[in-house]
Formats: sequence, C-alpha cells, structure tokens
Amino acid sequence: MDRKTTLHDRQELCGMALFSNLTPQTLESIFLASRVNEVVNHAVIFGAGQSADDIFAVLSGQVQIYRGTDVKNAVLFVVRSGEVFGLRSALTTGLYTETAEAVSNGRILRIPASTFRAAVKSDPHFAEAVIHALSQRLQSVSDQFERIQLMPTVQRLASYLINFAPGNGDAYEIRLPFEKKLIARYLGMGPESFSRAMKKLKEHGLSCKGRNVHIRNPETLRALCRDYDLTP
Amino acid sequence: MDRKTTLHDRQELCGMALFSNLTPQTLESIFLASRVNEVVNHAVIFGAGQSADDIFAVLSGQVQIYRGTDVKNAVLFVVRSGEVFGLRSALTTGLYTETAEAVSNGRILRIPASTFRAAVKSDPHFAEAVIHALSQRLQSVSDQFERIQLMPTVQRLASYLINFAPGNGDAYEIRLPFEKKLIARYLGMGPESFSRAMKKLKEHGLSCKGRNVHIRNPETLRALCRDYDLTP
DNA sequence: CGCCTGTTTGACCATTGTCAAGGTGGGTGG
DNA sequence: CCACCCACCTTGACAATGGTCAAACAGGCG
Repeated sequence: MDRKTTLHDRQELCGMALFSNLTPQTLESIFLASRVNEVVNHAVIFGAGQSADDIFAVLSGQVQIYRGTDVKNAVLFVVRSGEVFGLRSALTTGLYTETAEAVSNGRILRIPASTFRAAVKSDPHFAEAVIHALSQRLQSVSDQFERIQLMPTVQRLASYLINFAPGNGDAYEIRLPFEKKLIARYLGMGPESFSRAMKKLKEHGLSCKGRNVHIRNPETLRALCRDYDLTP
Repeated sequence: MDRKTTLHDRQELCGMALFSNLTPQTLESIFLASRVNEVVNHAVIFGAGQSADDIFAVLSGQVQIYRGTDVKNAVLFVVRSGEVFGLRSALTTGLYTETAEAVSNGRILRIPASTFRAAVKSDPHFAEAVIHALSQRLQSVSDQFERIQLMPTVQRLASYLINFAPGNGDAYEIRLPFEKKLIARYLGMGPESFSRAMKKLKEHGLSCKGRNVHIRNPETLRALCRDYDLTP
C-alpha cells in the first residue's frame, strides 16, 4: 500500500515546479517524511470530510478532484503528473472539502501536512512557490466555473478539444485521454449530452472514431466558442 | 477620483486580517504607496483583460467579482469590508481575468502590485497571510461552484438564507443586504427564478415583506439543503 | 402625485437530465 | 481462432428545470 521514497522519486520531486527552488535542507526534510502510494484507476485517495493530514504530489498518472457524491458531482480540476493536490485543505481547514479520485493508474507522493507547513514557514522561497501554486489553482477553478456556468454543452466540448490544438491553425488528430464518460463528467454533463454534443460538432468538420478525434478545421471550433451567447 | 491615505484609513488597514501581522516597515511602505478611491454603486473598478497593476482592499462597501459580460455572468464571490480583491491577478498573470463591480457605495484602497509583491518577498509573515487569503478565496470559489452546479435554485436560495442564521436554532429575521436582482445574480439565476424560489420557501415557514425575510423554522430550510438530490 | 426601477406573475420555450433500449468493440476463455 | 460477454457508447423519447418575454404591480424618491 505504501512504501519509502527512492532516489528516483526524489528526482521527480525536484523537477516539480512547486519544489524546484527549495533549499536542500527543506527538500530533504520533505523527502524523508514522505511515502509513496501506488494507486489504481478509480481509487479514492481521500474523501470530503476526512482529516487533512497530507498533501499529495502526483508522480505519474492523473487525479480528479471533485465536490459532491460519487453519482452526482462537480469536478473542480484534474491534477496531472508533476502537480500537487490537497494543498489548500492541509494548509488551512484541517479537513478535506473535496474528494480525490485517481482516473488512471499512478504513483502518488504523500507529504505530511505538518512537515509541509513547517517548510513553508522556514523557507521564504517555498512560501512564494506555494503562493504561485494556489494562484494557479484558483485561476483554473475559476475558469472551470465560468465554462460550466456560461457555456452550453456543445461549446464546452469544443473548447475542451481546442486545448489540444497545435500552435499553427492546422487540422489535427488526437486520442482522448480518458473514457468519454469521464470527460463528460469533467465538462459538467452526462455521457448522453456528451455524445450529442460530439454529433453536433461533426456538422462543423470533425470526425470521431472511438477515442480518436480528427479536427479538420480548428478555426471553426474556435469561432463557435468565441461567440457563445454574448447577446442572449 | 483619487486621494491620499489618511490616518483613519491606516487604522482600518491594520484591522484587516491580511495586514494585521505585518512589520511596521512593511505596513508603512504599503500605506504610503496606496491611494483611496470613493466608488458609487455599480461602478466598475476593473474589467477582465485590463492590466493588473493594483491590489484592492475594501474599506467600506461591497464589491462583486464576476466572469463574463455585463448582461450574462457568473459571480465568483463578493468582497466585503476588510477583505481584498485583485490578489491573484496582480500576483501572477499581470492581467485581471474578471470584472470587479461595486454593489454599494464604498471606499477602496488601491495598493500598487509592485509594492505588494515586494512586501510579500520581504516579510515572511505577510507571505503566510497571503497564503491564507488565497486559500480562503479558493475555498469560497469552490463552494460557489458546488452550489451552482449541484443545487437547484430553491436550495441555493435556502442555503443563502441559512448563512444569516444565528447560532441557536431559533427563528430569525433578516434584511437582505442587496437588491433581490443582485442576490439572484450571485446565486446564478434570473430575478424571476429568485422570486419563484422565494415563493416555494414560503410553503416551508418563511415570510418575506420587501427586503425583510422572516425565517420561522431554520431547521426545515437546513433539511431542504441537506437532502438535495443525493440519489437522483 | 407620478415616474422609474425593482419585483412578481403567467405563459412559453430551450437546454439538459433521465430512462430505456439497442449497438459496438475489445478482451477473455473455450 | 472464434464466439461470447461486458462495459462503453449511442440514440430516441420524455420530463423537468430554469431562462425568456411580456405585462401587471409595488415602492421609494423626486
């Protein structure tokens, strides 16, 4: 369930934005106090209401953070490899207010909150990095909120697909990173609505075979998102 | 439009959670660099996309922070007297990503972002206070998101009204702090839906005359919110 | 007293969730 | 290697929530 950290884990830890500018002592203290968990897809890492004793860093895989219940929920954000979660809970309230669920197999570093808080106090550079991380998180939750409250389903999906676009305006093909069911949840809709939204997008030059999506004309999609009812 | 800070302003500044544990020098530098604005109801303090050159502290009055347009928007949170806003934008991106609009007459302290950032770097206690403020903000935006995505309108209103409840479970009477139109916006619904939601609540022991609301049985409302479709 | 704005109400409509059923595809075991 | 099975996905019909439009109403401030 739980094992000691290895040097390889440590390398990955250093590579993360939040931990890259630490003093060696601070890094060492965090590293020594931490443990590594292997998680399988769909594993619940913590649930709302539990005591927030740890801060987590994703070494590999992805984790979804949501409010609400298993069956009906609102996804706040998805944590990818190299990012942390549980940060706010462990810094302030002492209780997790959301649920963290692995959406792929992965490896998670578990850092005791007390160690983490001590590090924040002792290392001003670290405090700054934490400020940065919290800001980004606030930003992305706000973005998510805006998308879901103001955009209709079709535009939500379109804007999701556009995130994968290459720099140039060319056509491109992607493989969806998750089951459609899961992406639907992230986009705040049921799987049926997702499917119908995809169908609508096919009328705008897009084909989709299984998990592979081909976007013929990215600019069309972008235009779709831009003029979501500004004048309702 | 804009005037120098007075000693009275300074007193208020010290009283704010974010600024209460500063070193005298830090406080002084912030105080000296800041200006005070009088704002009238509905005044836009900054808009999305503008360069984020200042962080604001509310000395009196209230300010709504939202995404989207004037006519269709999503309110992220409401800033009350003694709190700050523009924090995240001025700390990171350099551009405001939301709009700040006064929802009452008020006095706003404007702190240059550069001064603020310098203070964060130089004073570890201040950095900690900023971490705390950002955490709270993240928490309240997440709460807002959850309410709006997961709760139907009636429950949203109920939970709003319950926030004003006194500690004991007794009946209580409040005066709504804003026009109903504005509260409706905050709760993510139109004024009509707000009105209808209020009507529904009248069936659960609640009376409402103008802006005065009398809650006969708070526990009933609380129950209403608790069992919002956990098993849809 | 009268305007202007906020509020209520009713009728209607659009979007999305829900339920049910059928299709598809990939992996497993015979 | 094939067939089956299960989970995922799609589709259709339907219901419900909430938004929209329009009109009546109320209340505060000149």
